[in-house]
Amino acid sequence: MSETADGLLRALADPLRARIIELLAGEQLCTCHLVELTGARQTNLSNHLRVLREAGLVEPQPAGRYTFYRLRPEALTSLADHYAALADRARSAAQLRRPCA
Amino acid sequence: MSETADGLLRALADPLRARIIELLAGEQLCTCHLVELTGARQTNLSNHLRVLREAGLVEPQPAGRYTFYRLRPEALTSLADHYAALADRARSAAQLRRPCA
DNA sequence: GCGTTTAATCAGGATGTGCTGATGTCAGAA
DNA sequence: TTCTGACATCAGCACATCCTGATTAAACGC
Repeated sequence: MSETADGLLRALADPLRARIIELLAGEQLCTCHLVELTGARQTNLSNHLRVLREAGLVEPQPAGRYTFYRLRPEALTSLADHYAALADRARSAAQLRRPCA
Repeated sequence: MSETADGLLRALADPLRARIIELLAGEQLCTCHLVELTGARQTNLSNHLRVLREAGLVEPQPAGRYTFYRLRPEALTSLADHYAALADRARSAAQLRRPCA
């Protein structure tokens, strides 16, 4: 798998981070919004946002003393494309079976 | 996120399991093939295959004393669809920003 | 200036996950 | 039946990940 897709997967494979992504898919939100929407502590959220940031899934948008986060749809699209292509490949090769020695 | 997509993600978010999925996208393979293709121990592979099985990503196909595994493309497709839809939603709502109190 | 608020970073403890060797089970060959 | 090979399961250890409280930095209002 492409190492970028691997990073995206790791970042998304956490319940709280997945929830953050879903929330950000509807609108841009600042950390204080996410605190009240998820019920998680500010420190915890900040850690998860860093993971999402480093994976390229979200982008911070500083606004005064607030920091809004926006979702990067390209990241999700590349992930979707990758697995759609893999599924196609699997469908073509469904019957193939390597013989056992 | 749908809890099924969450399970798929967790299962895929491991380097060795991702590699197994890629290999199985090309052809059906038995455990002994996967052992030599990945270099992992049989015990280790069996554990990972169980995770993939429980997530609905692969399906065992017993053949005598061998066990072939086949990839279930529907699982990958549902994942791809989920994130493609989320990306679309994010693109539509890209400008929205919830005001801070 | 000073105090408050937002949010990032750090160090710790708890929990989860992956890898291992040993063991159990089942199918086929001798 | 007995033996061998393929595969699953189990218990233990090592490591990674998540959550937390405390601290720090920066932006705003007074």
